[in-house]
Amino acid sequence: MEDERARTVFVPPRRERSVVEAHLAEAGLRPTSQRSLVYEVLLGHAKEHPTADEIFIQAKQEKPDISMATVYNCLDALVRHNLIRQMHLDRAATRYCPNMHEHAHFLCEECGEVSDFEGQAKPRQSGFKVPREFKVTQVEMNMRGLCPDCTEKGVSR
Amino acid sequence: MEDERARTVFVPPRRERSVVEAHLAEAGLRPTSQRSLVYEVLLGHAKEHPTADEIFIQAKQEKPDISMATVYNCLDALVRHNLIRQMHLDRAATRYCPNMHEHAHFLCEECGEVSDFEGQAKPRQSGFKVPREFKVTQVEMNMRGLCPDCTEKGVSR
DNA sequence: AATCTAATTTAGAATTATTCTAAATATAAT
DNA sequence: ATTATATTTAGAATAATTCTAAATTAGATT
Repeated sequence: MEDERARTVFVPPRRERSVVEAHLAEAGLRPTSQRSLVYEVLLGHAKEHPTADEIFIQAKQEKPDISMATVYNCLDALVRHNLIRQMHLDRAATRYCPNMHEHAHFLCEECGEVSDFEGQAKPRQSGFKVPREFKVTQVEMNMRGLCPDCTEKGVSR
Repeated sequence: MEDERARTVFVPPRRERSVVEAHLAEAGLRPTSQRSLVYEVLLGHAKEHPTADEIFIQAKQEKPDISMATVYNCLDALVRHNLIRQMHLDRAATRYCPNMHEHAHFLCEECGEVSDFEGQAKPRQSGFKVPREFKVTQVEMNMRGLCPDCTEKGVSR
């Protein structure tokens, strides 16, 4: 493969690794076509916080042979390498989120939409008594209520 | 049944409704034997934050005929009436928690134990930017890290 | 370029969690 | 006692996730 670059004539310039693939490699993951695709799909649907199944359906359009098991494998790898996060609301399927800026989630109980609130968790100022002896390394915060749109529409709840 | 009280001799005093049943009734739920049992089991295992399945197994010891569907029905009713809460960590089964004092959860990544941290959520001081237009009615906070025991045992992570 | 090793993907089965269904039963009100 | 409604039930159905063992691929090494 190195050799390709050594050829002297008419070698089409090596396509640069896509940004996505670079991300994967940086994170220490082999940028296989499936992984790249899964990650790409998720990046393209950040707002929707899609489920594994939804990602699978999307990915299948590009790559009809991809299997559900692979989607789960890829998602798990991405989670382990901190490229994406899992979200668990209710008893429904796990949702995924490629936004790795620290943020909290807000679920509108009226329309079901999930919004991201950026910021940096301050667990010890959140109102809960976190004993000094506990070492907090990760904070997940999910809020519920009414989004601006639904509030406006006069839903009171 | 009322009549029992009217009898004149050797009537064992009607057992007063248990505290559990009173709770259910207060919350506007018919205190059926199954519901009372499910709630009781959960109250007796608050620390463990058991799954529906674990509750089912426990309940079955008392009442071998209870069915899984009933356990789910009961849990859902209890949740809807604010007697218990659901917890979602990871992709595993939903866990239940009868502690209704406002609190956050802490999962020790070493030993897997879940601890409750009491307090009152202050979503707008938690570090996340919660736009004024969002009406927050419920906050769920899950932290991860090392519990005191595991920290002591020298696990570094 | 061929070879090797370990990681990854795959289909499909298996498992687990949850919901649904329609009939039977229990509750509370009348 | 009667009635209307809520609840429970077994079991089937569905949905979410994991497992398995074989095939493929990536990247490193010759």
